[in-house]
Amino acid sequence: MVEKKKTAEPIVTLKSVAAHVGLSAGTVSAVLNDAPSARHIPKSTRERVIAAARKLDYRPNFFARSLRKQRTFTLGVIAHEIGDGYSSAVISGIEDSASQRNYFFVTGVHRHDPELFDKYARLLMQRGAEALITLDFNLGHSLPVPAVAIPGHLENEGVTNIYLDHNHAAELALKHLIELGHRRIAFLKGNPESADAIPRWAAVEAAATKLGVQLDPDLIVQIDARDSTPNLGYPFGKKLVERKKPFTALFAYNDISAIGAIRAFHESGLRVPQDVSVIGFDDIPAAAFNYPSLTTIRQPLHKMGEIAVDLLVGQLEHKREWQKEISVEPEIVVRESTGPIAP
Amino acid sequence: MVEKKKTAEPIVTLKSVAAHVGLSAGTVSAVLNDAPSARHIPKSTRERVIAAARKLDYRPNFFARSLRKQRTFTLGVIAHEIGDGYSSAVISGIEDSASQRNYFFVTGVHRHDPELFDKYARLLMQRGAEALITLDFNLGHSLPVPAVAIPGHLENEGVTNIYLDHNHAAELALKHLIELGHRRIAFLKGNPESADAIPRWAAVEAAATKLGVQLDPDLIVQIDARDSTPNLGYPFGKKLVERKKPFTALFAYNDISAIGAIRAFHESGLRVPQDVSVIGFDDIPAAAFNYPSLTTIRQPLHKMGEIAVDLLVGQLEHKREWQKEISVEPEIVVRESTGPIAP
DNA sequence: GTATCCTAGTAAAACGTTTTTCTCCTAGCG
DNA sequence: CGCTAGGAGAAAAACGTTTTACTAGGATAC
Repeated sequence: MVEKKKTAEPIVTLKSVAAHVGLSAGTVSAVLNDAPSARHIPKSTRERVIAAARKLDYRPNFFARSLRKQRTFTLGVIAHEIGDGYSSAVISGIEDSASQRNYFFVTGVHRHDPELFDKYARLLMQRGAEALITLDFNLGHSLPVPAVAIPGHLENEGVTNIYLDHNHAAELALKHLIELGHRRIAFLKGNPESADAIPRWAAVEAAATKLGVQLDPDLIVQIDARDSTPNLGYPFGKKLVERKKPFTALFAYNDISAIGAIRAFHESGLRVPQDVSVIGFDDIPAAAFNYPSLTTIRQPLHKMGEIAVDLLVGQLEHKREWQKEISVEPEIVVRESTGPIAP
Repeated sequence: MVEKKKTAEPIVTLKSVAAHVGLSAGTVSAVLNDAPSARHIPKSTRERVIAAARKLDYRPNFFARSLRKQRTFTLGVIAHEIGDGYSSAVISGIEDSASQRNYFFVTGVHRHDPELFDKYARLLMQRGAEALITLDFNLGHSLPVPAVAIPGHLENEGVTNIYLDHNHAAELALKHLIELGHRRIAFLKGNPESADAIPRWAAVEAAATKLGVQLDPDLIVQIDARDSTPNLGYPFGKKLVERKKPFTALFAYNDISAIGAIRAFHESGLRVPQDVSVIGFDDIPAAAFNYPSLTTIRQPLHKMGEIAVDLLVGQLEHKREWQKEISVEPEIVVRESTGPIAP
């Protein structure tokens, strides 16, 4: 149990445990870290030191140590907004991997504003971030520390792009819709501020060509909101309906916009999936519990967070070199929101 | 823009800017912090120093500063899980207030496991957390640093409990249901691991008595899952249906369990709100976009996060004293998931 | 018998700040 | 003129570590 609040807890320092065992601070430090210089220290002494440290509940001052070693074991994470489905999933992966390796992370938000991003990048680095992970940001330049962009598509020396194989993803989605008989397919095109928007759309176009699907400009709606709630999709779903051009399926930009669009459809009397099939993207936790539950293209978000940490820690500890990119594979998850075209 | 990666950036320290202006490090430090000891430093010199600092883009080493001042400006946040709706909302409030005051926070997760909690409490404090915020944890003891528990109901010296006025909340909800004609009301009772579970249930009982509502044990289901997805409610909604005891409304433990229960109802052919009205609790972002959108009791989660930071920073800077508790007021948000009893 | 090597440590420097104490100099006062 | 007060800044200590350089004594080698 964490120690209860005492009247005044004397801080136990290296010096105090050294005094306690009658040795010098340097020696104690060497033993505790079992440094190479502790080679010649006999076992009996070591045990004495370790016992004392435990007994006094010695905990090294992290700041002193960082200052001396010029290492902080801290990563910085800059997300669009802390707590949306996408970043939560990635961050939970980051947390898992980081805590395992005894790294920490501090967070900032960019809200797709480059100035805010830069502000936080500076701030986090000043706070000791030795590496940065950016979430859903179009990073236009290199950074002074090793970095990973999730997802990243622009080439910047020193930043590793982790991204989904979008061609594969788009094909999975379109094939699924085609197999269900859909031909008049509408699309919600992501806000270009969102890092995946442009490559994802390019992949959709490529897949459409390959699979012989006609893209109808009237059925393509550009999202220009920045919400990280279903409001990202709701007004654009409405817009689509108002165009009065018939369609039987919607390929949304992501799950969150799909959920918003479905609400818009419901309000217009369109049933999902009976009248319109909807497919999302990401497989955020809410996707499974939406009504109807979402068919979606799953990105391994948790894993992408873990990979990012592994990559960066590897570089910081000189066990890895920088690499330009890593792509991960999507998976289609078929649930209730898609169904065969009405006869 | 954040500086591009150079071949080898020389770290600019206090000493280097001192050298640049031909002064001593101490003087530069005094000017930059405009410390009382800089009283006698003429304006011309100050400006020279400040200009140089700006020109060299001097950024003080945070760790050295912390070490010397024995202050870290860091808060620790321990949540059940990073990224569920509840903690996301609170954390976003924490982030807002903390970044405004130039404080940072580091996070840990407790998953309702006291050992994990203690582990992270230690870890965060070792990493310099000067105060702690616990999210949804039944804290059974004091902590060595000032702390806030959200929500908190147990008395611990030095930890401030922030909680919702549950009596008010329960009355709002029950009154709403009664006005719609509901009498046979089912309840999802929270897992006692969840910090609000017991006081919330007590408030429900009190409100029921006050408003003359009969509580039927057959219509009360105890949640014993720990999920932070709608799986928190789904199996218990199922269970309720299987009891085959008629009811016309459900008062869920929270929104996330309400969403799960609604799914269970749908699967059993019960329509919401036509057959069963459902009221949630919290008003997490997903509540508005669920189908049907949730009627719920809103907690000002964002604000609670802000209050926590204000309280702690106030204490750290000796502008405030510890206080035992702060209660905040709920608000009912009526949406689609509740309606009048079928005629 | 002495040069060398190992053992078991100690002492001190260094990390980059902040803060307290100290010094030197000039101006003003009586 | 002698003295004090304040101005302008330097010097040094301190924060708690890690790490490098050093030392004193005993064992080993030749």
